[in-house]
Amino acid sequence: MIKQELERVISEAVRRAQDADDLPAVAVPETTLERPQRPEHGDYASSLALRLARSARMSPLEIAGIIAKHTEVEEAVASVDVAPPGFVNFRLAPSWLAAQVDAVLQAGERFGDVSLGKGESLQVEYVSANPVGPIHVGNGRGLALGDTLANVLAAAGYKVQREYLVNDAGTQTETFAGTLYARYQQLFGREVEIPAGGYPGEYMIHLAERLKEEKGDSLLAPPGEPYAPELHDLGVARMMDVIKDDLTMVGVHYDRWFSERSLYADGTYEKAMAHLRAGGFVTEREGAVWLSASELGDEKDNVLVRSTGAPTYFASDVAYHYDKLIVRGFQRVINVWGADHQGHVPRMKAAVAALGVEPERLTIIVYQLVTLKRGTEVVRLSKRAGEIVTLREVVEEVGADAVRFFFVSRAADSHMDFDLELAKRQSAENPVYYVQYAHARIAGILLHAKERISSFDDGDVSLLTHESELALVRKMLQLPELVEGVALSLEPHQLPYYAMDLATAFHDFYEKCRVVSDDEALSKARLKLVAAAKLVLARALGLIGVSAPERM
RNA sequence: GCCCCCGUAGCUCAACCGGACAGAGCAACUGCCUUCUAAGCAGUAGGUUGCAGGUUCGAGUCCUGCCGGGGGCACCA
Repeated sequence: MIKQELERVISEAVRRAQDADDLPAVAVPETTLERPQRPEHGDYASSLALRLARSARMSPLEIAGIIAKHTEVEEAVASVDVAPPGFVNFRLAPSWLAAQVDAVLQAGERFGDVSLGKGESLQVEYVSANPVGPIHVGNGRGLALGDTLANVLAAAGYKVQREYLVNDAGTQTETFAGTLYARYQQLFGREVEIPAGGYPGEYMIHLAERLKEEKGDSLLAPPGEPYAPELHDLGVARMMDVIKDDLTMVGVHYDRWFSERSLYADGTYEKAMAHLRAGGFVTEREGAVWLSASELGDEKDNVLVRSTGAPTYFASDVAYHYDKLIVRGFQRVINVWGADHQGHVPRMKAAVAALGVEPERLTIIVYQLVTLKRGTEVVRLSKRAGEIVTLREVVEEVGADAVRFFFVSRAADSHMDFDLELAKRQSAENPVYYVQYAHARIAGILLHAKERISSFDDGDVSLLTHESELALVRKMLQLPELVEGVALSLEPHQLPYYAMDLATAFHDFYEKCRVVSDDEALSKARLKLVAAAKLVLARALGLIGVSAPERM
């Protein structure tokens, strides 16, 4: 990447300046380049001089001049300028930019990949909604963030595994099964109510009907007796079928569906507990087993095993992370959680420390909950109250692409509103179509060109000198930087903004430059340019999990 | 009461370790289709970045307090 090369160049310039005694030998902060907001400030800018001013006891502008003087420019750079209050601005050479079109075409669909991860194994776990109801709109955010993150990390050179934890062992699935059984019995004319705290949603009736179709009355226990384990398991399995369909609909595919129950079946849970005990972090009092957290950075102890002998959800999660980090040995694990689990974070961190795992290996991304609105009215999501707005119904209304683009466009920390009315009304105005349209337009051009020009492989990209052409190239070249940036910051919301910028650069070019014209040489060069732009657009969209249509 | 997150244009949101004149989309207004897709382009308007202090050469960004909103403080998950 040119950015990294320039960062190196500037570091060397500072070093040379210090060797030459032009600059005092003060500590130099790591040099990082910025992207100036204004084009007249060049392609990259360094504010290093501003940072050095204090310790060097010199004016920033003077330092900037010295850095610029000692900078050995390479061919890619057209100019190095000093600007007040003390920036050093780099401008890329038009000829070099034009030549990058061939480089992009050569990289093809892999353009944008970087080698940051060096093949390190990494796991991203996201959504993991309890199998007690369909995926709802709120889950859409976690899904978009997690899936995009996984895509980007893979592009950044990590060996990524996507995982969904199926909570098939908790009390919630028991309540779920209790509800399901009530609905099931109702289908056979028994007058039973769904249990208190159960799930009144209509989908439970459909699920019960499905069981009836599949199993007839064979799941019926004598009146008054509890449901058979088979009903619980079958119900959870069918619910997971629904969830998997929901996720498939928005293009999310997991490498593994991890059963919480398996932790108990295969002894992982016992091993994890033994591991904790060996570390001396477990105490027993009041008949319960606690993870003592005071020395691990958490505020208070947490119960692992209830006095009834039943493990808590926390114990499951400890065992789960023991499996991830120690048994399976992922070098890094990233969990994407909703803010309603935010209080669980310090506990989990403490547990990981108790397991003897370096804390940096676990990253928990907490995203703020989505406020659903219908116009100005706030819609409360509650599976218990029966009001759930499913992801499916929203996707059927506005489309998977718009949903994913929308959800991934917001920083995880920001609270966001999702207006169902607005989503429907504006689905045609969604920015995602703006980006897709650019891609489809290019496809149209390439189709048009096919009838006139047999091949543009021999196009000479040095003919690309128009400001709009170069602006488009500049934007394309940002993708690898962005992939690296997102892989480091774990903030995928940058991607949609980039995709829009790239589309803008293309649309601007399209207005100003005719691609297929009487000038065959220029036509071929521009065909190369748009073919490259198409690749980059498709890649950017692909990372977000959005389709890149050939026509619209 | 304590902890986490947020407050930026009419609406939804960006703003790269604190850096140059705070930017997009939508909505509004004015123009542009006999020419590769007008789901597009050009332009106009829109801001005391919740409030008050502080740190700094420089604050939307860091610190303190206050106001407002969301979430969390179980032997639930």
